[in-house]
Amino acid sequence: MASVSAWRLPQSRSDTPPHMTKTQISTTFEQVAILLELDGANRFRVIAYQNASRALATLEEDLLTVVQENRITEIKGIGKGIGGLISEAVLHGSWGNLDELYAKIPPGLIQMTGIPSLGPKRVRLLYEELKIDSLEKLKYACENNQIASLQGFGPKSQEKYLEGIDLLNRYQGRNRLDIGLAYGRVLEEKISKIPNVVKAQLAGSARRMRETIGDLDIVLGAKPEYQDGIIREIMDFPGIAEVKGQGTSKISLILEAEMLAEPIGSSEMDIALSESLSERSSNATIDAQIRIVNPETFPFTLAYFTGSKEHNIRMRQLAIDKGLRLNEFGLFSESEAGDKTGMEAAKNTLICSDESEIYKNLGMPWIPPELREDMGEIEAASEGNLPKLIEVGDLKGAFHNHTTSSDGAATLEEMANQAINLGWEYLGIADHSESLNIGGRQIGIPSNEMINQSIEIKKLNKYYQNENINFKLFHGSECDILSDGKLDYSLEIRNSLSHVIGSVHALGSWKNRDESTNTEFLIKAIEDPTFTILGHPTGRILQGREGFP
DNA sequence: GCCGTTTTCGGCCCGACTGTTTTCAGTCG
Ligand SMILES: Nc1nc2c(ncn2[C@H]2C[C@H](O)[C@@H](COP(=O)(O)OP(=O)(O)OP(=O)(O)O)O2)c(=O)[nH]1
Ligand SMILES: [Mg+2]
Ligand SMILES: [Zn+2]
Repeated sequence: MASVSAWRLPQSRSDTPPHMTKTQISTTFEQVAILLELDGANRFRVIAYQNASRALATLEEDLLTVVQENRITEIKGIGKGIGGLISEAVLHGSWGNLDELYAKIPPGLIQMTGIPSLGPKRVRLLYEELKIDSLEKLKYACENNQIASLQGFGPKSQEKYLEGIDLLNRYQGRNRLDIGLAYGRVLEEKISKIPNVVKAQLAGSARRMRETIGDLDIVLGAKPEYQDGIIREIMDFPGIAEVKGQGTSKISLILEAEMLAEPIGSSEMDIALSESLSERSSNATIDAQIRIVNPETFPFTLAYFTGSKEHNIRMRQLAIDKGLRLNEFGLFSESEAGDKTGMEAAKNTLICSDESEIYKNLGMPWIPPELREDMGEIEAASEGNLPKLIEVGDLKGAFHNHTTSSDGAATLEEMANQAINLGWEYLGIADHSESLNIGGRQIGIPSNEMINQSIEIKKLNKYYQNENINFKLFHGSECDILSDGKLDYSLEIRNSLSHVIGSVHALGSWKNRDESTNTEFLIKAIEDPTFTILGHPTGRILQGREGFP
């Protein structure tokens, strides 16, 4: 759920246009969509703001230029109304009537929609009828039996909200990809092992390899006669914190993360990953959706459950344009299906034995899950212009690696050996530089110790050469970009290195400057002749901290 | 609120599960 602390309209930080950035306007429209929903607005109007938010986020052109040249409504999904808002925000830094909407909806209502099965319609009712505008007030009302008697509510919903508030407090947010994947693979394997399961596969954002994973989505293929039994076996799993829903083809669970914390098989787990897993509260939960279908429809359901939602919508629209219809059961003729829906409609589906045949029937090659975000991949695939993605096997080495000389977990030699084991041809060492300290504790390598690392690397390189090992270490540094855009270390040291990765670490002054000032300082660093690579350019730490403007 | 080459009105992806429900809205995926 979006953080409520930043729930306000952005203010201009500049005297001249552009007064707002693409990101600021995009984020605002996302919030407006949520507020409109709580305000009971037409749902397609809500979607219009979501679409506009996406359109801005994916716009490559300079927004001010587009506005000044009166081309804003040429962007698909942006018309007169929203286009007017964008122009006003960019040119004047103001937001039309949106401030009224923000004033009208208490932020507590947004938090309330975080409770499972409590959505905008009912939150609005609770607010209008009982003046409930916070989780605390909702809890009090539930405990005092004030909800059940309300028109549109009942004893079950009141009960659910109370449980939901507890679950919300335990909810630790989305999982970073590595953690989510580890959990997901354990669940996938547990389900695969149930007798008569033909196939179980992790789908959703985990299969698309997104940076963070909201929940675990699993497609399960099994013959109809076994499905009930399989569902019962899953419901008997230990560690189910809550059953959000259980039907004949879909179950929604909240799982104790502990249930999935066991590493898979005997393969040794990444040290950092196992640390991350144990760092998470033992109290943590993770949601799981399991979709159960007949083995023949597996490819369609896998494609559907892999998403993204936006990609699915485009795929379905594309099918309609071709006189077909697509759902999670098949791809079939619109006219033949008529009024039928769901599995009935898909009775005479085109036979597709895997995902690539679905895409083929829609005039495209198979699209890798990593690209399925409606970010241009449908157009690229239709025109035969899909990029060839870089695979793990394509990697020959990496330049940004730390060792125990700064804050790494492994020594230089351990790092090198592991790289050789991976079949890499080189490894660039780039430990933190001198000025990096955390609360006074020295992290980076002091200037006078850089020579030691240099000697050790030369020694190892000589050894690889003598032993005819096709591997080389490069001695670099992850050099701090200081607040004035200068690079850490003396010019002499930097000149002696094979590569200098410039990174901003002490965010302090960067946070309080605007985008263009920060960019100027970054450019200054980049223009230094010793500079090679810009490290983590946004300063963001996933689920840790925001980046700088 | 946006969109359109059968369009300026009437669609906008489509389905599972629940219980607020007795024929369907809300929520979620
Ligand atoms: N056609 C269609 N498919 C949807 C819709 N919502 C979700 N899906 C499909 C695509 C999603 O990737 C998949 C799983 O839903 P999730 O809500 O878990 O989304 P996803 O896993 O992509 O992201 P997450 O990290 O879990 O937030 O279900 C929808 O509104 N329409
Ligand atoms: Mg998901
Ligand atoms: Zn760094």
